[in-house]
Formats: sequence, C-alpha cells, structure tokens
Amino acid sequence: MARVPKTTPAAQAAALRDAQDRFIAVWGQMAGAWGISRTMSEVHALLYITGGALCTDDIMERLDISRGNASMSLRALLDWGIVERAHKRGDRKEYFRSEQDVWAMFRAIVRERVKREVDPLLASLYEIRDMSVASVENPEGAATVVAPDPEELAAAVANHTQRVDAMLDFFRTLETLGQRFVSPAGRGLQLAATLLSAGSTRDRTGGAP
Amino acid sequence: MARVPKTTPAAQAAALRDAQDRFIAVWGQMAGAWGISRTMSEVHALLYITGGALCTDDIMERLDISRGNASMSLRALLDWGIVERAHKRGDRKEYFRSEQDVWAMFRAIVRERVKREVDPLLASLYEIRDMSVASVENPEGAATVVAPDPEELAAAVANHTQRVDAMLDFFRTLETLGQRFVSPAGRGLQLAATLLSAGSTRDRTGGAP
DNA sequence: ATGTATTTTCAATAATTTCTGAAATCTTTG
DNA sequence: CAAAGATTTCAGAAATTATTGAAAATACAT
Repeated sequence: MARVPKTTPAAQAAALRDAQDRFIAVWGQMAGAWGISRTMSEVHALLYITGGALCTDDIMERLDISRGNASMSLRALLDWGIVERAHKRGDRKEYFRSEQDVWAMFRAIVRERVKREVDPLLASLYEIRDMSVASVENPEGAATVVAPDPEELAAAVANHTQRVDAMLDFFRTLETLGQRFVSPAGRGLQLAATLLSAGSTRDRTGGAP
Repeated sequence: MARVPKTTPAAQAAALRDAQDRFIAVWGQMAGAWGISRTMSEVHALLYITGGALCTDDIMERLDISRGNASMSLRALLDWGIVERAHKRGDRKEYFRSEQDVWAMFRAIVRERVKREVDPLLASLYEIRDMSVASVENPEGAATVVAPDPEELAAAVANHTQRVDAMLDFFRTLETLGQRFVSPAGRGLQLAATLLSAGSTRDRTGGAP
C-alpha cells in the first residue's frame, strides 16, 4: 500500500488550471497600475504563466474574448515589447510567447512609460516655465486676476517659476534614473536593487551563467 | 527712456494665469500615471502651482467643477496625504493647501500605491503558489486539460511554481525598496537617486540647511 | 435649542473606455 | 492567380468610470 498517489493526474491538472486562472485574474487587476486594459493584462498573464507559445484561437477560447480584442491586445503587447511572435513550422497561424524574465519585463515597461509619459511631461514643463517669462504683448489687456499690485505679482511669478523648476528637476532625475535602469548596463541597477532591498542572498533569476 | 517696463501688470498677471492653467492641464493628463482621476489630479495641480490655501468655492470656480466633485477629490487627496487642511481665523470655511516638496509628494504616492497594489498582489501570489501544491480531493474529477500524461504534468506544475516564485521575488524586492524609500530614513534614497541620476551637482530643493 | 453656513453623500446621468463581430485586408498554398 | 486561411480594422454596443446636483448631515454661532 505504499506509494498510492494522493492526487490523481486529473485532479492535479485541474488544480494547475485553477492556479493559472487565479493568476490571470490577479494580474488582470494590476492592469490599472501598468496603464493598460484589463484584457491586455490578462492575455499577458496567460502567456506568462503557461510559458508556452499560444495562437490567437487558444487565447480567445481560454479568456473568452473576441477575435478583435485578442488581436488588438496582442498587438499592444508586442508594442510594449513584452510579448514576441513565434511560429510553428507546418502551421500557418502565428503564435505568441511572453518574455519570461520578470526583470526584463519590468525594464520594458519602464522604458515605455518614460517614453510615453515622462518625456512629454518634461517637454511641457519647459514650455510652461518659459510662458511666465515672455509675457510681452498679450493682446487681451482686459482685467483678469485678483492682484494688480506689481510687488505681489512679481513675487507670485517668482514662486511659480520656482515650483515649475522643482518639478522639472524631479522629473529630470526620474528620467535619468529610468534610462540608467533600462540601458544595457541597467542590469547593474537590478543587482543594486536586489542588494538594497534586503540581506536576502538568494538568486532566483535562473541558471544563466 | 530707460526703464520703460515691457510688460504691463495686467499682461503679466494674465500670463501667469495662462501658465498655471497649462500646468493644471498637463498635470491632469498625468492622472492615469498616478492611478487617480483627472479632476483629482487637476485639483492637486491647482493647489500645488498656486501654493496658496484655497477653499472649495475657489476650486469649483477655477476648475469649473461641481461642489460634490470638488469635495470628493479633496477628500481623496487628503487620504493620499498630499494635501492638508488649513483654516483662516474668522472664516468658517475650510481651506486646503498642497504639500510643496515634490519628493515628499512622491514618497506619499509610493507609500499609498505599495499599500493598495503591491501588498494585495503579494498576498494573492502566496495563495496561488500554494494552490498547485495542495491539489488533493478536487471534487470535479471530470476531464479538464490537454496533457493527462503524468510526466508532462509534473513538469508543467514545476514550471508554474517557478514562475510564480519569480514574480513573488520581484514584488518582494519592489515592496522592500518602496518601504526603504518611504521610511523616515528614506530621504537617504532621495539623495542616492539624485547622485545616481547624474553628475548634476545642483540642489534645487530650496534653502533648507 | 434654532437658524445658518458649510460639507458630505449618493442616485441619476454623462462621459469615457473597452469589446464585439463582421467586413476588409493581407498571406500562403495549390 | 484563385481560393482558403489568418489577421487587422473599426463602427456600433456594452461596460465601466466620473460627474453632477440636490438632499442629508454636520458644525458653528447666537
């Protein structure tokens, strides 16, 4: 009576699928945090957690979404650079596989968000700083604000500029940090983060030499 | 003819207001990035860029929003800890003032997002990891997945667990980093970030000794 | 206590975002 | 190059999220 397995293969397979589903749901909820749609996040979760190369139909069926939705989500994930195309020979369909290194995924996301959010913000902030300087010849001379007192006004402008500058400095720092993290040498920062974060010596990144 | 000012006070005041409006619009667009609503972000932008203590009516008028919306946005900003109440004596109204230190703002946001997003995610990931282990007595013995082959199955479960663990490790690191950054000693990290980010020696944080 | 000023809440509505499904397009094969 | 297979696009539908406005609650002064 030794060696009677406590789990049948069927039960184990079901448990695995449940765990996958749960992971997909949880990861889907993080969508907001990454600035993407829930479905897109779920597609990514599915590809990540199965680790395999799935085709559009696999994804449609497993997540119960339309073809259009699957197509658009996959395209977006490709744009973000965290999913790549794959092909099976003798098969006409396209397959998709997720990046499997969590740190690489994170780097891709940082890269994209800096590009989409920080860079434009910086550009705008520079413009805004200039606005309060070159205020000559505003065609509308009409009465506008509360304080026409020149002294107060000058102080207000000075403070305004200072605040815009403080923001600028902050986001410049953020951008530079992001670029360092993302750059080829960026894996250094990953190490730094790991070390900074604790005395935990363990290395789970996998066996690459 | 020396000293003829090139800008009238009126024009200057208008320019200031334009710059403020532009700042508010730009900051409003970042709302998505911080995980808050556009209006909430605009209210914060207004309070930050004017630097003053404004009451609900000031905000309603300037941003052209309803009283309810203003109230809810302010409450949320208070919860995030980046806006504080202020009072003017002899006045019954409540006034609000924004945190002015950009780094402190950022710390507050990190603190809140770790609490709201990373911590729950970690909890779920721990649960998910356990799911694939304790797969005994699943009442539904029905046919489920593709591979009933015990060998493949075992490998799939192992890989699954490994991927969940990789995620866990990553977010544990993230959480710890966040806590370090946020902690009282966290200003150290601010300095580190500034130093890491460039050879830029300038210190714009203001004149604190 | 009573009246007044102020803030909060929340159901209804408006705005925005996401998803679908079928037509259009592109790709491969015989 | 025609037919079949696969993918993309996009207008409209559905779902989600944000906003309003007026009633309810709260705080204050007399």
